Amino acid sequence: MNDKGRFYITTAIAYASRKPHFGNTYEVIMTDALARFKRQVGYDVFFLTGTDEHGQKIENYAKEAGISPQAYVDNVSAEIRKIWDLMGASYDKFIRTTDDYHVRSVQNIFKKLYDKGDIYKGHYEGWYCTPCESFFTETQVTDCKCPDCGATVTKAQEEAYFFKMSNYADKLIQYIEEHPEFIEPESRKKEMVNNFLKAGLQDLCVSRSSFTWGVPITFDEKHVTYVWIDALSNYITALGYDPANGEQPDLYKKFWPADVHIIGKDILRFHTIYWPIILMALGEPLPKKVFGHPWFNFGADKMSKSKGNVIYADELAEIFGVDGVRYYALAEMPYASDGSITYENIINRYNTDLANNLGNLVNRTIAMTKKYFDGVVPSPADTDAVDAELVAEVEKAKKLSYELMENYHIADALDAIFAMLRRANKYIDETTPWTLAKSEETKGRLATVIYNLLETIRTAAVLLTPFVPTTAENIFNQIGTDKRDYDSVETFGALEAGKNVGEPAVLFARLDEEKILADVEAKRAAAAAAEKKIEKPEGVAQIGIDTFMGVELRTAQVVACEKLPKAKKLLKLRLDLGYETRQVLSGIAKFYAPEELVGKKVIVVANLAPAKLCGEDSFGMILASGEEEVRVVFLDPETPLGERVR
RNA sequence: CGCGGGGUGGAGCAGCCUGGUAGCUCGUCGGGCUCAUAACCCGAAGGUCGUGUGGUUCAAAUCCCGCCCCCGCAACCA
Repeated sequence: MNDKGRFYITTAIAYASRKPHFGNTYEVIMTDALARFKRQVGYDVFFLTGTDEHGQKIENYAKEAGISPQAYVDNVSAEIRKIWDLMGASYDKFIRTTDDYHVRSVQNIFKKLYDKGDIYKGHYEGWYCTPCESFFTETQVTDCKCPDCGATVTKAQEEAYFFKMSNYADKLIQYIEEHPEFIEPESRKKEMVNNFLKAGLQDLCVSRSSFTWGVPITFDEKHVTYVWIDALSNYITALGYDPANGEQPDLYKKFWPADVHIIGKDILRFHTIYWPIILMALGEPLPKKVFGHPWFNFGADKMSKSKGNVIYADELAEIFGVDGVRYYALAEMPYASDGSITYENIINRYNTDLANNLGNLVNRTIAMTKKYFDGVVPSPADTDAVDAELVAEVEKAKKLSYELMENYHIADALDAIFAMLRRANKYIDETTPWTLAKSEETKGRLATVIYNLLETIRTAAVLLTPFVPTTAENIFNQIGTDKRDYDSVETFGALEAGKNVGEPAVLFARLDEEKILADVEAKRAAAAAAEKKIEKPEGVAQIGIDTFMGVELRTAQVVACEKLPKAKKLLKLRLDLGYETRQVLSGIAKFYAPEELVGKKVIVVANLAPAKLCGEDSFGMILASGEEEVRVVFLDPETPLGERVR
């Protein structure tokens, strides 16, 4: 295959806090399919993946587990890598952000940006949780509660380093406008430009002193690098980049800039804004493309542990096999909108596409070769008009799948290949080989038909190699051919006649839908029951009565209530405290209709500092419990108003 | 009026840019075939293409306008 040049492709590095669910694994499967495709058609590919191993959360999990953070991430990273390997990810390098060369380089990058004046020292303000010794952002904090331990958080400041994003905003906007292919899909690009770039960039906090599990800043030891400079830099440190190098290594010179970063849509902002700006500041070229893939939902719901609907790739692989899972993920995920997983759907696709269309076609073709030609690939002889139709379909599949893969339309590329397989099944019906086999006169015709079928299947196996490599290999073995590379399908007819085919074996056994659904349901119920158990809270510090009495809780009655039109989650409540009425906003619009709250008596935190939410003032907070299902604490209707709650 | 995407037979999608027979996969019903994994092939039913019976046009799913609904991003759960 002619050399098409180099191609550098990456996944986002997976956060090594917990076992990754299927959504994370999808990204690796998708990237792997692209990497394999590019290699197959003649690119010199470098495929990078790995794990992101620093941060508060991991430090906490390690503490809970009673082991060092390093030991903790060693375990999780290994587990992640095991799943990637299981799924057949053909990465060229697996980077860990705890790797020494990465740590060193990140330190030097930080220093360089500081020396240049792009990073400055300032103050970080946020919500501080004393037991966790950590800061949280506005969005993480609910009802002044720490998202990790549930303790009350307070506003606090700490010294921190900031990256001056605004220095580069104009340059970045210009770059994005001049490179329309930089952010894909298109709709994502508009989100980024309109929501962030045009609105003006906030300086990014790039250090923390509230935890220690991170890359230490060399010139200020109280601080560690906060996630983005650490994590994003992996794309260049993996190639050996280090600002301290006199000259960057060959690997870096060869592969940077990346051709594409494949990432989840949730971190698009960091890859299309912060990462390019970091690179600009370093004076390095920007990646050519950032592709934000959509997410898989389970049915209509987001995957979440509390719903007991988290799906893991290795569990799916037990039922459907690795290639079954790969095929499903690649075929089912739409280009831009979120995909949806249901077991019914997986089973259905598995049976119709893999077992019936592909598997059965291979099986019947090999069986006929055995039966009619003693297992020897026949030389084509007598032709007919239908042959040309089949060959045309094969040519179309080759061309289409190639173009679609070049444009990252993976599901459509697979569909083009399967259209060819459907045509081949039809070809069998049109030519009726079993009839041709009955007479010596039609033996020549039969030879052509069988040859064409074998060659079509071989082509399919070549084209399917990036998607389902093991299955492709299986098919090659059954045909008994070693013509397996992309060049060999250049023209129809490269399959050598006279060779023996292998034994026909079922590629994908049909699955019993009812049985599998029942098994899965039982498993899911058990898992959900286990998750329901309320864990005993750990590590919550005791407080004195004085601290508690510092919170002024009062009884109050809702006298009016309406939805805040600008906000999705907020209700605007008018509360009567007996001695005064006041306005309070509460994020419970999803759980209560405004009219059902009017007249109800509630507890209000009366001395909470006022805040502005969506442009409306809120003076206090009403008490409620629950995370995903929020329930307001209602009082006995007889309770007098304005009483202190103790 | 924050920004963007979308509403097409039971399900999931294509078609829309570059107006002119509404297509694909699954499902349903009927038929055919027997090489094969109850598979494969053929046919049928089923859509006024969200809505205004809006505008442009000889002609609109396709272009323009209003409205309704859904989704993503942002904002946001005091």
